[in-house]
Amino acid sequence: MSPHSPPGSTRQVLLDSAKRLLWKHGYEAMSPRRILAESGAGQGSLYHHFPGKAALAAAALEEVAAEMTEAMDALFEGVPEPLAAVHRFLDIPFDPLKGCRLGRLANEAAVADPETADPALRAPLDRFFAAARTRIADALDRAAAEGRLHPGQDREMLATTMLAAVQGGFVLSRIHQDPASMRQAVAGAHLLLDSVTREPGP
Amino acid sequence: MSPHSPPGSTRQVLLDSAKRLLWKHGYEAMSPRRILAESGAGQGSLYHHFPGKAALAAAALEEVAAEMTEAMDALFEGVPEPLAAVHRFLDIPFDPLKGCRLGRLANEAAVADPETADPALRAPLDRFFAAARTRIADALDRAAAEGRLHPGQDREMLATTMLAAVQGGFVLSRIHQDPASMRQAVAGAHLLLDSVTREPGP
DNA sequence: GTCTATATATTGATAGAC
DNA sequence: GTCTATCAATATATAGAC
Repeated sequence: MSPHSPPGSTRQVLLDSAKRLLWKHGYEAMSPRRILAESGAGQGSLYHHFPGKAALAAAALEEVAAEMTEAMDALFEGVPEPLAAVHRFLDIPFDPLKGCRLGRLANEAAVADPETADPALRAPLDRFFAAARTRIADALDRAAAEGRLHPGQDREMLATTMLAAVQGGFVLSRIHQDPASMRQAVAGAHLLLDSVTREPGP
Repeated sequence: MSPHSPPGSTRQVLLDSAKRLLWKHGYEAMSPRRILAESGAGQGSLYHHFPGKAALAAAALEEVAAEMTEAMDALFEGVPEPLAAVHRFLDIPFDPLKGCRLGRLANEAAVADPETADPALRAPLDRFFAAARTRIADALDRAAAEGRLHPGQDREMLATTMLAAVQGGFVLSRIHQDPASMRQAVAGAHLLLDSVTREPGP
C-alpha cells in the first residue's frame, strides 16, 4: 500500500519496532507506549505517521508478509528439484519457541474474530499463507509432471498439510516449551511427502 | 486442585463463564468485567472465590483440560481397533473457526511467554497435550503389536504429527476464515497414517 | 457470601507548543 | 515532523456495608 519509508526514518523505525513487538508479544499486547519505548520516538510521532495502532500494525504485518513471501520465493526458485524444495521448506530453521511471525496472530480477536476483527490485520496473513500454499502446491505439480509423485494425489491438500504441520509444531512447542514437538511434527510431514514420492524412472 | 463446586453455585457459574470467554476471546481479552457480565455475579464474588483473574482462569483451564482428556479417554476406550481410534480422533467434528479450546492460548504472553507467563496457566495445556499424545502413541503401539504398522515407525513422532495437523488446521482455518484448511490438514494426517499401515495378516 | 462503591494503573488517542 | 502534556475509557483489584 504505502511505499517503503527511507531506512532510519521515524516512520520506518516505528514499523521495525512494531514488527519486533508483534512477533514477541502479539497485537493486543503491543501498546503504543511499548512501541514508543522500543523505538525511541516521541508520543506524537506514531499518530503523525499512522492513524492509530491498528494501521501501524497492519502496515507492519504487510512488511512481514512481504519478507516471508520473498523468502519462500527465493527458496523455491533456488532449489531446482521441486520435491527437494518442499523438504527444504520443512527444514527452515524456525525457532519453535518464538512462534510464527504471522501464524501466532491467528487467535487474536482483532485479527480473526469475525465479530470484532479489523480486516486490514488479517489480510496480510491470509495472503501470505495462500501464497505459501500455492508455492508448495505448484512444486508438487511440477514433481507430478516429472513423474516423481504417485498419481492421484491431491496436491493442494498435501500443501496445506505441510503448512499445518509447521503451524501445529509451533503451537505444541510453545505449549510444552520444547522444540521437540516441532521436530516431530516436521518429521511427520517429511514422511508423508516421502510416502507419496516415487523414485525417478530410468 | 480445588474440588468441584456444586453446579449452579456462584463459584461454578464464574468458572463456566470463564471457560466460555477463554474459548471465545482468550485470556488477555477476558476481563473481570466481562466475566461478571456473562455470569451475572456481583463484583465482589469473583475476588471472594478466587485470588484474581489468573487463578480463576487457571481453575477454568484445569476443568477444560479434564473434560478434553476425558473425551480422549472415552474415544480410545470406546473404539477397540487402535488404528480406527486414531482415525476417529482426526474426525472429531471440531469447529475450525472457533479454534482449539486449549491450543488457542499457546501464544498469549501470560500463558507461554517464558518471561511473563504464569506457570499455572500453561500447566493444564501442557498436561492435556502430553496426555493426548500418549493416548495416540499407545494406540499406535498396540497397532504395531498386532502387526498393523510397518515396522520401524516412530510412534511418538506420528502421534505428535497427528496433533500438529489438527492444531495447524485450526490456525490456518482461522486465518483464512475457512474450514477447508482444517479438512485438508486432517486429510493429510489420515493419509500419513494409512501410509504406515499394513493390511491385517491372514 | 454477596453486593455497591471506589481505587489505581494502563490503554489508545489528542492537544497544542515548537 | 517532533515533542511534552493530557484525556477519557478500561483493566484489575479493593473497601466495606449488608
